[in-house]
Amino acid sequence: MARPERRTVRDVRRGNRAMLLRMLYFDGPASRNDLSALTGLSAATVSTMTGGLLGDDIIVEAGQVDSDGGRPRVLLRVNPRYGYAIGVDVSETHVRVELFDLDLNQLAKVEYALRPARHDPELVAMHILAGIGVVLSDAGVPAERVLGVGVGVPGIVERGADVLIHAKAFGWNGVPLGALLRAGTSLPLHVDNGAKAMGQAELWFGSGRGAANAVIVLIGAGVGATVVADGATFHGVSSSAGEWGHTKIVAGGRPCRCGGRGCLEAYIGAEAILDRAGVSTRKAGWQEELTRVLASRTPVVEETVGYLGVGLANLINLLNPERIIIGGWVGLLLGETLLPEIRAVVAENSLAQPYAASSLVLGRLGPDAVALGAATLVIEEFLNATPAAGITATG
Amino acid sequence: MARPERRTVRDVRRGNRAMLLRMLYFDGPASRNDLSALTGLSAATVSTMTGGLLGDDIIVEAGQVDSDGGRPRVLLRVNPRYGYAIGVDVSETHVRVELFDLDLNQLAKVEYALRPARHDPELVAMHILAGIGVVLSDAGVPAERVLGVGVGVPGIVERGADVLIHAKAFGWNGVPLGALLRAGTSLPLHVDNGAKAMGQAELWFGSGRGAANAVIVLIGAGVGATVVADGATFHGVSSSAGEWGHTKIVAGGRPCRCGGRGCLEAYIGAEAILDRAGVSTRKAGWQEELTRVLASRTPVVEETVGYLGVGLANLINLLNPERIIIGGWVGLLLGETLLPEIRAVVAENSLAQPYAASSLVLGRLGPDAVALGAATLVIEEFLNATPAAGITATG
DNA sequence: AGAACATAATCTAAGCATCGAAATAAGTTC
DNA sequence: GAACTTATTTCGATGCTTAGATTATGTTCT
Repeated sequence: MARPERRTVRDVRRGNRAMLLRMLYFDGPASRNDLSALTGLSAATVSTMTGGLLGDDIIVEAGQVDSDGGRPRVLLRVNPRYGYAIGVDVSETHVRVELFDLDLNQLAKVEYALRPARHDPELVAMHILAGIGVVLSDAGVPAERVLGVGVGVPGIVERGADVLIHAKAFGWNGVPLGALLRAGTSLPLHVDNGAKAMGQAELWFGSGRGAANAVIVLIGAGVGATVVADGATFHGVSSSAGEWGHTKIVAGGRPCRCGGRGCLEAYIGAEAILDRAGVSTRKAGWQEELTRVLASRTPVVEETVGYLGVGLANLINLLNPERIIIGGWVGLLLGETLLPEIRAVVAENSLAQPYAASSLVLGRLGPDAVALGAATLVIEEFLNATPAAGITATG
Repeated sequence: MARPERRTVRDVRRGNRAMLLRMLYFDGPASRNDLSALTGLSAATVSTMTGGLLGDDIIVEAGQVDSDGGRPRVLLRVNPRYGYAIGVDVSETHVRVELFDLDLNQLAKVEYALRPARHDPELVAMHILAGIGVVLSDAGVPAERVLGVGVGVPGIVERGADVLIHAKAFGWNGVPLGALLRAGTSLPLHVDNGAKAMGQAELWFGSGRGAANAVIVLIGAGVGATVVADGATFHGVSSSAGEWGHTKIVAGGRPCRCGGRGCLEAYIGAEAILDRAGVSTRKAGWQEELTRVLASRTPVVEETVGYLGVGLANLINLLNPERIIIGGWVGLLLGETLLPEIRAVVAENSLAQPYAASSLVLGRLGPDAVALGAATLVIEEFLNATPAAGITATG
């Protein structure tokens, strides 16, 4: 309850500056005048504030709009080269490191394959650190200009004094990835669950734009969700919120790799679908197999839609979001052809009012946006704490 | 995303004043000096601010602590008689109206029985309006001193231009209770779901104290949940969040009165338990019957614990709360004797990390705290917007 | 009882942020 | 080239928090 947050007059400036910056970042170029109208701040304040931001090189002028009889407005925008963000995608099969400018244009990229059984934390950390060096030298960006490194990992990310990672599929149980990386770089680190990172990307730039209450579900080999409440990603007390895949939709049902029974993931995860369709999951090529299964329209497909619909309906009933976004490669495959059927099942299994208030759409960023999502963690910090970012609690 | 909220220097004062008031309200009497230490505000600011609050009669002096060599501290506290709050509990069997002072001491109370089939919106509104008059005159409180009326109703409360209520059990479908009441009183109105209101009471004064991330589940005839995220009750986009009872835990399972199948409520709601135990639910005396069923330890009891545990585990996995509080008369009955068994099932069905981060406890306020909870809606508004409350969006 | 001491609360001048109004800049139109 | 329009900057006023000095109100020691 009581959250002692004293406000002093300087916080006002900080807050307003951050607000202006956010607005310029998300709502494209705008003139000082536009900003004044959008924020409600007086023209005078906007003027001095943008003066400061221009002086710090954080924003730049970006042409001007033609006038129809008056001084033309000068457009302002965030300087995409003010700083850079690195996004890292740690998955079961690879470590991918990507370098972005502030506009999140990809400037460089490097990928290291992980052999199925090799998931030493040290090896992963080495790949990440090496990757950081590679992308920076490839793009010719000096390390000092990097605002931070975002890392998206599978499993549960436990925030505390140290960042601990629990990923059953990796055999990781309390791996201090933060500490391992800090030993090799002094860049600010932001470690989070990959699904959550990607969810934020979808929220910022994909199908989630403008939604304050949304859920982004990610269906691949694993199944997770990003819950967005009042504009902010919801983390829970130990930042493991969003483990939608292991909520039970069939009490006492199919065994799941988590050890439980009847988990959603045990019905709609990639492996689960193939399993139920009688396809071996030993060999590679899941994606092709799954495509074939979906095209075949066996009863398994209809069942899968049924379980997915129930899972989504549960989210609608419990959280009353205005938008649900389906992502992940399995999710996108399912959605491409079966969205109407999914919607029908959701309608059937959710209450009328919250159903009517929600819309169900597919993600727009494709299934490989984890590194991009990880980079948004860095941008978020940048937008919140412009003046001399410094140390972050996350790293 | 972009939430244009300009801050001016006066907002600082408003915010700090509200913070001081919250602190005095929740953390009992405190001296100016304590407040300075707790909030981080300078002693000077605390002094001028409390001066204003004292002048407005919102806070009062409350004795002083003995000194051990120095000027003794004067304690300050919220003036319980500064204003009053009315809480209304609209349930399937009655309309109850209660009057509270700011400390939420009950000053007066009146109850109107509802006959099973009589749930005219007009009748309910009449009872509420009559009740307001009765409690005020009983306690001798003039209407001008009432800060507002909180109303807890079953079903879904849809906030918009008008407050619309959808309650299947009542046969209410889009009932504009707000408008009906506004026709009879000019007091500020706050209508919300009764379970959510009670959840807030439990959060403020019961087992939820101090928890920023919690879920309060209410199990009675219906089943609902209050989700608290970062200290604030979560409402969702059309304020119907929390319909936990109609999340599915057995895809394709038992039919539920909502028309769906496999809802949690169809297993652990009062009627569902009795039904499954083969007890008629036609007659009154559910509570006695249920007590007997629970004592009998039939397999139905164990099953019920199983379903409840799965439902709770789902909340833990998805939301990662630090505390889950079980309330409602059925919930309290179950918890009284079966809490260890419930905990065991929850442990079995939730992931290790989020389970370890959470605690499962019983509510402390008893099953009849809906009116109290409704009154907290009024207090909340009072604490947020001290200076001249005026019109509220809720009413 | 009175002086010395200790702590709480208030007062005062200074710094910082926003704001409205006036002034200035930079175009278009007649 | 003068008149007009609109954008941006400058300037003085207002209001808020703060640090430090001052005042208030106790206890304790002699």
